[in-house]
Amino acid sequence: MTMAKKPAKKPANASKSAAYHHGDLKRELVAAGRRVLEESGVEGLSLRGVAREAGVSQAAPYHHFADKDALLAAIAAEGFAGLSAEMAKRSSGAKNSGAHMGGLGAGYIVFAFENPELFRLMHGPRFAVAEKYDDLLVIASESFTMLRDGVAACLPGASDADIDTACTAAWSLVHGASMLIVDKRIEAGSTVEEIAAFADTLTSQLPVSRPR
Amino acid sequence: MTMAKKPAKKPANASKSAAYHHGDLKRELVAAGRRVLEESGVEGLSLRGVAREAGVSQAAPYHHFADKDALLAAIAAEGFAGLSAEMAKRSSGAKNSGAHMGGLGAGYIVFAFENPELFRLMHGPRFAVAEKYDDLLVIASESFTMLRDGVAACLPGASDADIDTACTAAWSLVHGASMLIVDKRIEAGSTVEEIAAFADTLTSQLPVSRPR
DNA sequence: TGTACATCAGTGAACGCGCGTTCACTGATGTAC
DNA sequence: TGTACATCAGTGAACGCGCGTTCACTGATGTAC
Repeated sequence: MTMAKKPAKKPANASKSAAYHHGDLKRELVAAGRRVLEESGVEGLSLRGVAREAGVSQAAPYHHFADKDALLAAIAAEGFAGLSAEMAKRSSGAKNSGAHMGGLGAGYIVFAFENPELFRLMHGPRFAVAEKYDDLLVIASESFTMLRDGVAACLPGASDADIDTACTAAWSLVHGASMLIVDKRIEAGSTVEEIAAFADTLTSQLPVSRPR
Repeated sequence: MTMAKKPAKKPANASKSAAYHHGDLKRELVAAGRRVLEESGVEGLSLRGVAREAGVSQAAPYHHFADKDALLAAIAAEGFAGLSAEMAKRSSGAKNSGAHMGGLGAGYIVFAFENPELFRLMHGPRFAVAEKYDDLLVIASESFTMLRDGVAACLPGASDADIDTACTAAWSLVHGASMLIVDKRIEAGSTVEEIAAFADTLTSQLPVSRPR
């Protein structure tokens, strides 16, 4: 009967070396932080609240994060990774197609729809001048790179300036729609499928995706 | 020598009946709030800080605003009015022209560029479900109406659905560019003129403004 | 014009609160011999 | 295999802080007679 209480010396779920003392608290804090974030927004997120959500003392997070901002940066980083993943998942093979571009845009918008407060955190003022978190900038630029590659493939032979313009327009369109959905200024649907369909008709308005 | 200290019974600047006891504190609190906002962001804005900035005691604002949110709503309302004004200023006569649409978009983006934290407040989570501040929603919809009218004028004979699509696309494009500029994710220029020129090339990517 | 009174925009002190962060500690784990 | 020790992820109490808001008050203004 003591079996359940006695921790195994090498617990089965210790897939990463980070599994330590009381389990993988660092990862759990990020997960708890995301939960609190979506529940209460950035303004309602406190380090103490996250610790509470994770079931540890308020001082425990300081063994894994230098301060509150470091936790938020880790949450944002996970967000950017998720954004890139969603975009990759929804964009199909051939890069020089409107469908590919549409998939990237749909991934972007769907991610925002499903993680509104996280999306807001990622683009909030906190990391705008993120010298301290330059690894965050690196991972954040990943989704932009995917977009730029897609645009470039759709405009063979175009000048860099033209690609820049088209890319900025595509990004702005998709980012703006995401923001307006997150802010509940437009009603684009209530399910992921509806949002994805909305994204498709939206991106088809762009010059890049017209030769579909 | 006492002249300067003795307030006139009907002070010359009492253009509004709101000019009262110690002057027009309500208006001054909104102005001070905007200053603090642009200086410190929404997260750094406290009611006490605004009172300090306005040079009054911390309790004074409660004679003019029910609570902190009411002050923020008043600031946001002034923001939406300013946004509409900037859009109106930059859009020229004939509504069914690409130039008109371009002017509206440029006004939108320039306003965001010049009032980044105010723009963020206006579109933040605080008033997303603004039942309490429905007059705020009314004034906020003004700029959207201008946009929709412009789009409709550019697409004579189009169905409501087509107008909706074009309108959402235009709004998303312009809003996204504004947000990316505010968040320093794109560098569109350092002066108002540069920003306006950027906005023009951006909006020219849209179907609505192609028959320029 | 002068006096009495109601109104109301200010003041300063105080309330309770949750926060970020630090501290000395405890107790489990990993390692050297 | 057993013991001694270093490491380090946890704990709970405490710090100082600024905040939103309330309260009893003060003093200037406007109004009735």
